[in-house]
Amino acid sequence: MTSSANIGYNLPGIDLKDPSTRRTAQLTKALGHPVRLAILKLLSERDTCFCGDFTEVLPLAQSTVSQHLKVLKESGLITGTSQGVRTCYCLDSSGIQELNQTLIGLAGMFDTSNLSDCC
Amino acid sequence: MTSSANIGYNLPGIDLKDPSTRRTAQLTKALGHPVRLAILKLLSERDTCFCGDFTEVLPLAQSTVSQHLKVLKESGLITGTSQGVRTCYCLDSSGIQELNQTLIGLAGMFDTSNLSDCC
DNA sequence: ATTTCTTATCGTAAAATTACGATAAATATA
DNA sequence: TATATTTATCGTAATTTTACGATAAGAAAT
Repeated sequence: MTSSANIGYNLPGIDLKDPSTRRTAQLTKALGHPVRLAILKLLSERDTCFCGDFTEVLPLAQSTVSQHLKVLKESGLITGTSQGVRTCYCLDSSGIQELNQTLIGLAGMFDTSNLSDCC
Repeated sequence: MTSSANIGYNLPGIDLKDPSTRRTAQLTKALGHPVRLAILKLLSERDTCFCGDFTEVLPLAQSTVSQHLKVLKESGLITGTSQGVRTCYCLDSSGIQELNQTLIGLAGMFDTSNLSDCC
């Protein structure tokens, strides 16, 4: 009911520069590729970091995987920590929490109960 | 057979060709732009279709808005129905339901309780 | 029939994404 | 020290996305 409940677009005029909107777009965009979804799923299925070789799991060049990892890192969803000659990748708990809240918020935004399908 | 020979498409939980993974990527990718989030937000805030002029609400050219609407339509999230000289846009209830389930599923995928932040 | 209004599509350009191989940097090991 | 291993980064090419103006298609009004 408060203005914080609906994330900021009230007619007339929509603020495309709203940081929370841009952040939501960044997070969902990061999810918007099968390879990145696969990486996140792999990490989520483990109870510890993944310090193995992603190229043994994904049919892509090492540099390509590294680019996708970079996208996920820059969006705050994973961390990469050097462990000797390897790098261990984990889900970033704070970023994942933010993502979860964002996803729940988006799901709640579309209240199917009042979808009238009027047209 | 080496581990890399059978890798890529049929490891447990990771199948880049999996239609549901591709669908999830398509849906989240559709959300991954501030303008499209704004359009969806605008539609979700109404209990009826929007038959007005999007260019009065969005600081973009008409053709650009039309392109974003096309992306949302092709992803199954909205419908556009001709009403005389205008087109009325609604959330697509089945697509939105699918989206909501997908978002909830993604949020549930990342169980924060076992994020150990080990690295 | 003609004009007006709305919106999709076309054509185009700039920017971003995706993918790869090659290379460099960092670390472990011989 | 020298060598091997791992991963980020560079350079590049192909594709996609994003945005705009111009135009076409369709419907309503004159």
